[in-house]
Amino acid sequence: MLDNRKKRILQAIVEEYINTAEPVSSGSILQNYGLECSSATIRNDMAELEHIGYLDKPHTSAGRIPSAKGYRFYVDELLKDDDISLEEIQYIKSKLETKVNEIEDLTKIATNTLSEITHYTTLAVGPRADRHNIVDIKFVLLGSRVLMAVILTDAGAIKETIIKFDEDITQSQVDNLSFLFNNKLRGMPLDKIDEPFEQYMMNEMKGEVKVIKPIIEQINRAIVENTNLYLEGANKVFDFPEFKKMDVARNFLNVLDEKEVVLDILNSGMAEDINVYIGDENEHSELKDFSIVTFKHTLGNKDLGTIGIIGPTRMDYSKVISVMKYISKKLNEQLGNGMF
Amino acid sequence: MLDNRKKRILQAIVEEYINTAEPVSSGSILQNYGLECSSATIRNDMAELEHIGYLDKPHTSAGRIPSAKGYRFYVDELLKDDDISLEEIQYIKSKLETKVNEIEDLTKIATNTLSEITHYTTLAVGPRADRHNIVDIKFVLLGSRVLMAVILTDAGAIKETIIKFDEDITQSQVDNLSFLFNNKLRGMPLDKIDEPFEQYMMNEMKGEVKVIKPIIEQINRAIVENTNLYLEGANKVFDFPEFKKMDVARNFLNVLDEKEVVLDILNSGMAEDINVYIGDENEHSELKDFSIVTFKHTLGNKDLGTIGIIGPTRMDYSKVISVMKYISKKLNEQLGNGMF
DNA sequence: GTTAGCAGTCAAAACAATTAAGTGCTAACA
DNA sequence: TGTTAGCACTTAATTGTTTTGACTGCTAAC
Repeated sequence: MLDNRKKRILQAIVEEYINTAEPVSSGSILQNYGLECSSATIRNDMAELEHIGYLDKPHTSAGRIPSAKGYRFYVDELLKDDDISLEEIQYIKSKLETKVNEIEDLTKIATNTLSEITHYTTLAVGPRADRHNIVDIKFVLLGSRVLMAVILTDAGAIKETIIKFDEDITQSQVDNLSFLFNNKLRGMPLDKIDEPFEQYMMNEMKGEVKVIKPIIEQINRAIVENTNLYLEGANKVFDFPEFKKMDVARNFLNVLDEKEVVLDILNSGMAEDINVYIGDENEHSELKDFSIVTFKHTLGNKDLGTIGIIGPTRMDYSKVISVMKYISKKLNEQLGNGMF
Repeated sequence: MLDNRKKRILQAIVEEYINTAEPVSSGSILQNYGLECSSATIRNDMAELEHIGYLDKPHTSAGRIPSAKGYRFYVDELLKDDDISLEEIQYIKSKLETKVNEIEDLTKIATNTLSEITHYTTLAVGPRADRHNIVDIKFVLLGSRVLMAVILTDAGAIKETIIKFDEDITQSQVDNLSFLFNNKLRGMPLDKIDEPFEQYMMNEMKGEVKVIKPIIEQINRAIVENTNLYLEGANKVFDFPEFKKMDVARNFLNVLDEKEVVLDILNSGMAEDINVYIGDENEHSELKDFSIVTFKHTLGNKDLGTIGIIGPTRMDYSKVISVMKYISKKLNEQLGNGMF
């Protein structure tokens, strides 16, 4: 394992590099971090740290920069995890204590606040809703050929969708729909609105087979819809020197545009935890220059989705993680207070 | 006015510059556009065209590039306006003839298609809905403290919103709400859901004053909401050489982020027309490097919003305008066919 | 194990020279 | 009067060269 001095040197390099975005030299560490040894000693240790993979060197006559492995060690072992000011706490509180009607709105507020405070791009994705349980399904006739379906789930989400038909439908058909849907599905997870259920409905409503298919299709579309990625502050990254190079900037925007990759990361995190994905630790090579930090939020034991931050690997992990922890705590508090 | 040769030279410069993004020289015009004169003559004309403001010169020993005024002349007088292929027409048709449930969805499809074909960033904004007339308002009780309001308008739009209360509400209250709202507002424009109406409701429902305010607030919020900007292909612009410079790219993304400026432009266009805003013709200095082309679409005489394209001033106006014209026509056809 | 000190390395900056592209102007021409 | 050939002039871009400055790595002494 690393001796104490090496740890301090690694920490110094990570923090200095996070601040300056410039390779860190033995001399500057001596100056700014008051080690009790000479620069030559630091150099020796740096060579060692590079050897075991914690540091990289852009070229022979430059200082060192942390590798992904170096950042990882920093995050796991060296982090100061209370890097958040009173003003920031105050600000987060004021934002999150707003009254909202839908959980999703609160998620958005949290996401925006996170971006405001950290100046990184933030992301949010709704839960994989399939497993949420249906509390109630309502059908409302909006016109002679227009029907609205509203589904309430035990995670407090409300999904509504509109279905149009080529021919008139009657209130008694709607009442029948309502009865059958609720009778069969209440208490079941959303993914029970499937093939077999469609068959069942076909049987039950023999005369009016044509209305079933579009309804079920449209409902499923609405359920899937909110696995959409919500993004905030996508062009804040242009403030960071690593994005001065067009191809990095572009690559970044492309990653955000692709979505699948980012969604995959967001969905893969552990609940009850801050998850950190650093650069090429990642399976997706598109992300090798970026780091992502995520957390899930919950209501009871229901997954409500994931909020994340994405930025250069040279990310201020200390600040990001501290702020995230606080927002996560506050958000879960807010969700748990019976509003939903 | 410009003589014929000058027009041809201007046209050549604009088209060549649109294709190559390089300043255009007298020699290259001679080569590629077969004028019946020498390069010296072209140079003389170019000097003249520069003098009256149609051309700019990056520096003494470079060719010319069009100024905003030059593009303007090109757009107004020299455009070939049928710059669209059969395949493109076919593709647009296939896209726009999809069956959708809400007008908004069709707008999105049109916006996406426009971006796909032109490779520029496209924008869409909903109508200023205030003047749309209310056809029906429904209230649905989703839970003992949760109410959903659904408003149908004569422009085919459906707005729904959820309102939560601190105390239980009853079905009879809801019925009463429903009756009063419809009785007073049916046939009226959306902006009649205002202060005086709130007063009126307060009077009518004396006992239950507390429910009125949140309902009206929430409905108004929902109405305003869809003046939101819809964006497609924001990072396609990185393909264009003018965006190789970080500050231009950044400026572009900032403009899209600010929204007010873009919304202002989108809303300011004439209906029944393709509107072209070129570079610094524009009042907003943030847009001096960009051009915007817009059109409104309608149902009957109802405004349904505006679709636009934004890109560098060196935009392929000919293609953009041709495609827009076709999409506009097709979209209005589709809207008018009684689906909504 | 630590350190002073110095040779060696390399990127970045500064400078200079060359090249290539294109104009503007003049003087001749139709 | 409009057009043209031709050449001097301008400028950005390219290429090559030198200098500088910031570090490291290593050696030898402590």
